[in-house]
Amino acid sequence: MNNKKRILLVEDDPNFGIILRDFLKMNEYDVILAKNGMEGFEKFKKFEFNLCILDVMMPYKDGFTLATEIKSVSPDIPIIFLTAKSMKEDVLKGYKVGADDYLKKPFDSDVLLFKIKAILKRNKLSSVIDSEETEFNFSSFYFNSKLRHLKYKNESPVKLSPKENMLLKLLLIHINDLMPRELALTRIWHDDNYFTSRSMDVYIAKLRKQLQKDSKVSINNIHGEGFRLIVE
Amino acid sequence: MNNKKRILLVEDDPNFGIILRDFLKMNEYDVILAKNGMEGFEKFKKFEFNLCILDVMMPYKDGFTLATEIKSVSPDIPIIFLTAKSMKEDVLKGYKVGADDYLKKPFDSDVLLFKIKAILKRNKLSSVIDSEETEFNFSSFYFNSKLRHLKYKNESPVKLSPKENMLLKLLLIHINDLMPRELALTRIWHDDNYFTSRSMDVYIAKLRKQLQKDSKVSINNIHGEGFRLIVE
DNA sequence: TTATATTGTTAATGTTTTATTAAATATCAA
DNA sequence: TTGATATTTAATAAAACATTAACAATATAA
Repeated sequence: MNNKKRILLVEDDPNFGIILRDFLKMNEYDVILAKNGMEGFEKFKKFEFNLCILDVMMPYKDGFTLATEIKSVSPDIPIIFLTAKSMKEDVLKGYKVGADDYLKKPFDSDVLLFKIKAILKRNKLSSVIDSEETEFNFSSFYFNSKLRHLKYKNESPVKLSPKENMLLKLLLIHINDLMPRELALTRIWHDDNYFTSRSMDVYIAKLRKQLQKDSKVSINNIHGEGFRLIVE
Repeated sequence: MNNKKRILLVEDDPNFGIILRDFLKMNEYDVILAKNGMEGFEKFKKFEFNLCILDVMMPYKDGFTLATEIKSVSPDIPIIFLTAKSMKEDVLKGYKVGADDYLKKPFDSDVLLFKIKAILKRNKLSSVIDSEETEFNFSSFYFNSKLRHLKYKNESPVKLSPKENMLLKLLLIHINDLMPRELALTRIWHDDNYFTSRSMDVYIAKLRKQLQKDSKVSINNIHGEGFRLIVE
């Protein structure tokens, strides 16, 4: 599974933040570092993350406030707090806003790695039973995004690759409406540059090839904006 | 309806053990106290528990050894370790034997309560996919996971090894649906790395060899996701 | 209109994941 | 202990996937 797990790290001490970010990157995580609560929340909304590591003590917006905001958007995202003082109040407050764990600074980096692994593992498993829209019917197609199957009428289902699958799902979520290019790039490719954009175009072509079985279905480009999956 | 959660508490210091037991009882938990590893394991096998709280440092049998035994019987039961020293080795060892959390003595009792609550809440989810189902009929096969027998039509049953058996059972629980690779790795191998993953592939091959007797049955791979036992 | 940026499509290239068999270890009961 | 059984590791091949390159077509702005 090549999909690196994505971590949002919010830490106001730049020295420590960069060290920690690089350490996590060395351990095969994709890390986005934000240097305060404001920036942290912006980045959280822009990209998709599997885990947040938040410093508790930060100017303007502390880690708990940020956690509350984050949980209001994504209630199930796991959060680890970094706390300088291990005061009881802090720990309890952390659990109250939905912390999955907390770590007292200074902490051992291997312990952090284990905690991250344990938490991500748990989350992956519980997501198995999470109900998420996974089946779609449109025109003469039946699409199952969990099995990555696209079925046309009575033909045997065509297997979609993970990227094809995610892209089709995003298009379907926005059916007959604009699916912004940037949305797919940040959600699926977690990056937005010339090459990922070209890659996306390749996948659009692949999907078109599948969908042309049904003349009522098409993917239109909206120049400079994105794509639109049209179903008559 | 008595739906109190049941906790196994293993603590060799009788004073502390009794205090802690009573504190937990006051907070609406059913607690069984054992005063050493031996007794702890006996009681664990005898009753059913939702959570174990184990002292690490105990004579004869330490908490880690006990945890390993317990996990070999019930791989999914959550465990909290109580450790006097918060040494790195201890913490890491704890996570390796599958700890859900650890607490450094002396600890704040409210923090313990929060941890218990958080862990039980998590586990409620994953228990949904547990199954006591022991007999399965699919296509022309009869499978008994308790006896580890797989029978095709009137042929005499084939004996399955423990791993083959668990893997087939997991596949059957998810029949015609995705059985995530990671699910099998964490539930059967309790670890998720390159080698356990290769090992799992070997077992998939073994099961395929058995199941190919029936052309209506097959195990399909969903690249990067897992496997699917398909029965027409 | 013409230059520029964006999109469409196919093919090649490189990487990761899976399949399968065999050999090496480990485990367990006699 | 040994011998049978079970599991892991190794080795290699095949497959699935993603990215990049190359070139064509199209849209937009100046």
